[in-house]
Amino acid sequence: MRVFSKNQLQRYPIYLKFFKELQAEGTENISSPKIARALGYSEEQIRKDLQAVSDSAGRPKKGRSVDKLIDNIESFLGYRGKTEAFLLGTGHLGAALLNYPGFQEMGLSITEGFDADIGKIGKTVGSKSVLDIRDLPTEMAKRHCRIVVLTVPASVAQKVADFAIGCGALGIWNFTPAHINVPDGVVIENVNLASSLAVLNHRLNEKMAKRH
Amino acid sequence: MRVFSKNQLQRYPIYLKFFKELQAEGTENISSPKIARALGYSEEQIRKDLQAVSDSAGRPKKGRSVDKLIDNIESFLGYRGKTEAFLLGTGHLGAALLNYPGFQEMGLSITEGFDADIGKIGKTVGSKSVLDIRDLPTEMAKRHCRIVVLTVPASVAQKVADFAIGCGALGIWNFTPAHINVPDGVVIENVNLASSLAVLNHRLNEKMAKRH
DNA sequence: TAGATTGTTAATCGATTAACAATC
DNA sequence: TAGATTGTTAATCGATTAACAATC
Repeated sequence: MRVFSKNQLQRYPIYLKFFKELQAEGTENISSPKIARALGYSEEQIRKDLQAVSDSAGRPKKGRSVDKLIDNIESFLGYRGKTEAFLLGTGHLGAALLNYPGFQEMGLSITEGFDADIGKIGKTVGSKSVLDIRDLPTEMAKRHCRIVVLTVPASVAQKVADFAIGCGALGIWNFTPAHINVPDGVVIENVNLASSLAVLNHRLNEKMAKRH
Repeated sequence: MRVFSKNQLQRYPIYLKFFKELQAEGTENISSPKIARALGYSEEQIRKDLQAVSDSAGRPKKGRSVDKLIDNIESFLGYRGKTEAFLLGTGHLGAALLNYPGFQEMGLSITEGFDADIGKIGKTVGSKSVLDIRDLPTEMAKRHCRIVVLTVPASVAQKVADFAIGCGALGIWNFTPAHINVPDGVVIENVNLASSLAVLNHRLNEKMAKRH
């Protein structure tokens, strides 16, 4: 099977968003040079990316069908299916994610929040109920949930992750700044704000230095 | 000057976090093979990364001084300075970021929120006041603010980004799912949840496929 | 037809990994 | 001393870019 690099995988949702805008405007076909201009990638890269997930060929002079592209990318990304996830840690960030409507159209449905704070358990956040973290084993068994969204304090992140893995979690979407070690067979994806800020800051400082 | 790749830059905050944990435990020296085992990188890569930001050499058999490493990385990442930023869009995610205390120790201080919603203007979120987005030009001029955190709805993201750039913003930390075009001289860093989820989902599906 | 765009194959580029002498 | 670890130089690997014939 073809392997997809992390960078490449990250580009597909960006293509998809752009194609949906085109669709909304009524554009029927789109060529790679045009995509390249709009998104700032090279046209060769775009061709390779789209070929990798397309079930049909592009047409010289016309490009590719926007509808088909959307179809293909949505299927590839799994937006057509429905994956359930639990969110662990209903602090500010956790609550924001529970309130975020965008996950639905990505095929991800965060069905429940979990917390250790007695003051939060039983409440509702973003129309999702907050359960006791101690109920995680039974809830994970009941639902067919493979993914947990980790928004607990960094100090307990590894411990909670281990607990979730023990309950059967196979994918961990880690929003904490903690580095999490996971066993083979478990996938971890980090949304690390410190890392992101490091890139922004450094690029900014480069520009400033160049200016003087 | 040495160039730092995006991947490399993203690793430094992860090193830093690990070294601070070591420091808290009282560990004085750390070697790259040990870091490699803890964080899952190769030891050669770690040596290169640390050499690139260190002002002193490591010592065979001992490794490097944890204190010095923390010093060097914090200086490199700009955690010792103080950068001001404005946050645009005080919805759920924006509010979560205004409430997040971690940015302070990264040298970033989000001093104000801005919104177009009359119901939010004048309120306080995370002890930061929410101002009218129309006051952005005067506020940006008053403060020496180069960075804006973009947490507005995707539908207005490009428009608000353009507006902020017009007010003098040089760095945009984009938390919206929108693709933002910026002119030369402006740096954009995207925190794209859809991209992150795409990676998680795909890696997860790979594992599942391998299992059967 | 002419020419824009495709898909494929080869070249380049850059990052990671391997090898190894130097050294505390 | 012996050996773990360093820093450097070379090899490998993979992704991006370039080149170009095929084609609608």
